[in-house]
Amino acid sequence: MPKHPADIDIRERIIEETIQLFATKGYDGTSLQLIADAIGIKKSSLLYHVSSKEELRDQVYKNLLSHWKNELPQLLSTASGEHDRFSSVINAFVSYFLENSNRSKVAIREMLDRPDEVRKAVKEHLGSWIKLITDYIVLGKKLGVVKPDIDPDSYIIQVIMMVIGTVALGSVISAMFDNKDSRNINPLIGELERIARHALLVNPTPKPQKTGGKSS
Amino acid sequence: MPKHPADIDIRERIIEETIQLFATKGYDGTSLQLIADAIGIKKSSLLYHVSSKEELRDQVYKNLLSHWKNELPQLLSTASGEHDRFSSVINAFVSYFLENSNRSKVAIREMLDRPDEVRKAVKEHLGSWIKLITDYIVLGKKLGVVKPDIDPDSYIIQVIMMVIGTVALGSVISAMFDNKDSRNINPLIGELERIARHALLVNPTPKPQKTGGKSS
DNA sequence: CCTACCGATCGGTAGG
DNA sequence: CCTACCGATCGGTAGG
Repeated sequence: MPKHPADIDIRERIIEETIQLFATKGYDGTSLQLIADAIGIKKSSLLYHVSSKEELRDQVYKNLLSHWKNELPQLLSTASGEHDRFSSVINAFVSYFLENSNRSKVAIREMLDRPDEVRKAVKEHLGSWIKLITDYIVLGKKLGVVKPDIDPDSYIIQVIMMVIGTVALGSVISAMFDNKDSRNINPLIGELERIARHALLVNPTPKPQKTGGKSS
Repeated sequence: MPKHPADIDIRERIIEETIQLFATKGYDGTSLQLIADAIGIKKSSLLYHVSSKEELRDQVYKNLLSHWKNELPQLLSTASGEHDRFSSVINAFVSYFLENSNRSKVAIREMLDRPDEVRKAVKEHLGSWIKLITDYIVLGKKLGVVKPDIDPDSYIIQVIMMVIGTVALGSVISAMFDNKDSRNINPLIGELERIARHALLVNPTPKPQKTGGKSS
């Protein structure tokens, strides 16, 4: 028997509110009562849909992981030109998390709360497509456009670290510089891209107007 | 009246066990009962020393912040040569967090749980000495040893992001590459240093054997 | 989706 | 540092 539209709707609402609350208050800091209140139903009604808090958590993370698995491989192929392939991959990656900062927050929280479970899930679901990037970097190394002393695997991890760190914690940590209006993480994103580019490419700042440059 | 040695001892034990538990389970996931059990006393006895869970948290973070304020300025002056000044600052910074991964874990957890409070504390206590690094980078820029397109503030934040991220989450996120034995974050540290160097310096890999190099 | 309820645990207090 | 206890809230169930 297919689900009623209302059933799908309420399940989506539950997941949505739960992600929001898990991101800001964490799993242990979020009671079922709090989630029920955010939706506007009674706690016992919430438990009719999810059966337990643990199952709710599982569904939240399954939802998030499926986003990764569906969107990320596709955005990785959104790469355009030769030099811009790098920029577009980074930008797409950043955009994905920037779109909703809850994604990186819950990811970090989960890594801290349940490292073993996340390790397993990450290995199982994300290992294969990230291999593609590694191979691409290794290829660039052989072609001489990528710096020879790079460690591709570690490089990718460090870039991921900067991305999720910036989106989740950037507005807090950038408060160290009181002169700027904090909360605006745009400068951080720009510098992150610059760092990633300079650490990867032999010629990080190409000058197209130089003689012999490919004009097309 | 001065504190008894036993008083100091028990307070240190309380802080120590609490940091450990806050790091692995978070504030909301750590009950006073759990802390008391770890120390080996009753919960009410714990409450004789700390009066409330909130006060316990404040003391834990005050303890951690004082470590920062005392050790970091001193390790920043541990810089040695001209080119190695960079490496030694980075290394000292990494070592500080690597020494006890709980430090970066609780830092990240606190940033997620109470962003406003951390923003205030960070601005108040860490803003001044981090200014020193910024100035140093700006100077290097004028001297032409630092890349001209760098954003010093954002650069420092991104390096911090990589450091605390690597120490706190590195063993989890590096599980994406199943070929390597995870948990060993040494390659991550090495690559982090390389990234930071290449993104900062005009000449990231000096060749001392070249003519005219300072041999001493 | 609700009312009514459960035992367990929460942070915290009284009193010694 | 302990025993004994408190009201409030936790995740979850019964029954409709």
